[in-house]
Amino acid sequence: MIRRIAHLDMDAFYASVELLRYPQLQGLPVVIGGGRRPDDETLSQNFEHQSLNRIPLDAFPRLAGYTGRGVITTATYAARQFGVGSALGLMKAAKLCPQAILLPVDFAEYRKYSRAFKAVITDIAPLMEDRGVDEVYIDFTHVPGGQREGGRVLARLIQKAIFDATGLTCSVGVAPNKLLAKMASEFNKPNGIAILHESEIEAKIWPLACRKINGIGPKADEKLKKHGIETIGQLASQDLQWLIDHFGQKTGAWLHDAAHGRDERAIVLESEPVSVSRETSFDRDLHAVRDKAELTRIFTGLCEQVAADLQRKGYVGKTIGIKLRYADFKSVTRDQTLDSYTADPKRIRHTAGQCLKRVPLEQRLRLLGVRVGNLAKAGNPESYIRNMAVAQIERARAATNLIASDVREGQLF
DNA sequence: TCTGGGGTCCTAGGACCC
DNA sequence: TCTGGGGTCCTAGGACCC
Repeated sequence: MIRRIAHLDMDAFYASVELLRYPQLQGLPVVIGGGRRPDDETLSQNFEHQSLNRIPLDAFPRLAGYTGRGVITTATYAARQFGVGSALGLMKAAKLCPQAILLPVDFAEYRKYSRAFKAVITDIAPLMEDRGVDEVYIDFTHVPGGQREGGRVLARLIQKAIFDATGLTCSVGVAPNKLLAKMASEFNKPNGIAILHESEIEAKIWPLACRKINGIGPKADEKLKKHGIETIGQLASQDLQWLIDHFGQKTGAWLHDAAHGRDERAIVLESEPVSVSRETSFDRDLHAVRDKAELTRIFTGLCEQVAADLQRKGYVGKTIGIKLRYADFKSVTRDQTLDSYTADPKRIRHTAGQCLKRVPLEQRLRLLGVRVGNLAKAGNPESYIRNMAVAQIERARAATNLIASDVREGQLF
């Protein structure tokens, strides 16, 4: 049986969810904007006394005159015509397309739809890997219909089931592995299906830019270009040893495999979080001394949020860290590992405060973040016992080392 | 008028142990 | 006294992804 892995990607997910709520915005340039807006209230709260689809167009806020640090999270196709898209600063976008409607990000709503479409998928094909709010991998191999027409029959079924349940469309790529499935899902956007067979790698993958490989970002792409390598085909023609010499053992071997479409990674059904963090960019750059009161308030707030996140999710952590971004956009991190687990806001605040003392604070700051890593499940007796056992062994080892060193130095007796 | 927020993984050096 | 090598943990930074 041929391994068939699907990558499913919701089409313009946030924007599509907003258009379900506000169908009157269909076809108009709409930008969904990050972060803080002057009022910080959601439209739906502003207009909760009305039926949402009857809110008149001129009641929606426009991009024109926007001030603030937000960026575009996503934009409708009508807005993209004006050259505005993901990650563009909203003030720049306001110049390019002042008439665009600006909606605040509503993660709670997107998560609702995210859960809904994933539930539809697992009902049909239970082996699903969560890749964020709008993306999943699915193992089609042993699912009824998963082998028919190379997976197209099952892909079509899932698309239809998602649309019936949510009104949203998605694009699906089916291939022998995750790497190729991810690339294939881009071939027929939106609302498309692409089947990619191993025999088609040369014809369909090699002409693509290296950047299309999931894992090659701007830096690696730049470095490849410096060596005259622009396409995946050119990358595939490089000698393995040459790639290892220039990119290191691990990355070099990975680049070689990826270019040849090789990827053995399994579908990951469940995973434990590694860290929990909160960070915020300020409306204006703040100075550690002059704006101390405000910074302190924000800092404590972040610690409390992280603690609340941990407690809500049922985790405790051992490594507390901070992140600072200076006015010049350079960032630094500091962290400290405790000798026991915690989710206590006061303990997190205290430790994060210690970290803050180890960082230069002359320059103004634009961002502050707090992170807790080294997580373990809270209140899970098994992990509790394991943690206690580890602590006991550590104490015993410390005592033994002490004794050993005393013996070495002849101080024990 | 630059450049969000929440993550994961990798690397590399140093400490410390065996 | 000098030398070595593997393993693990901690810390800082950075690339990358959604």
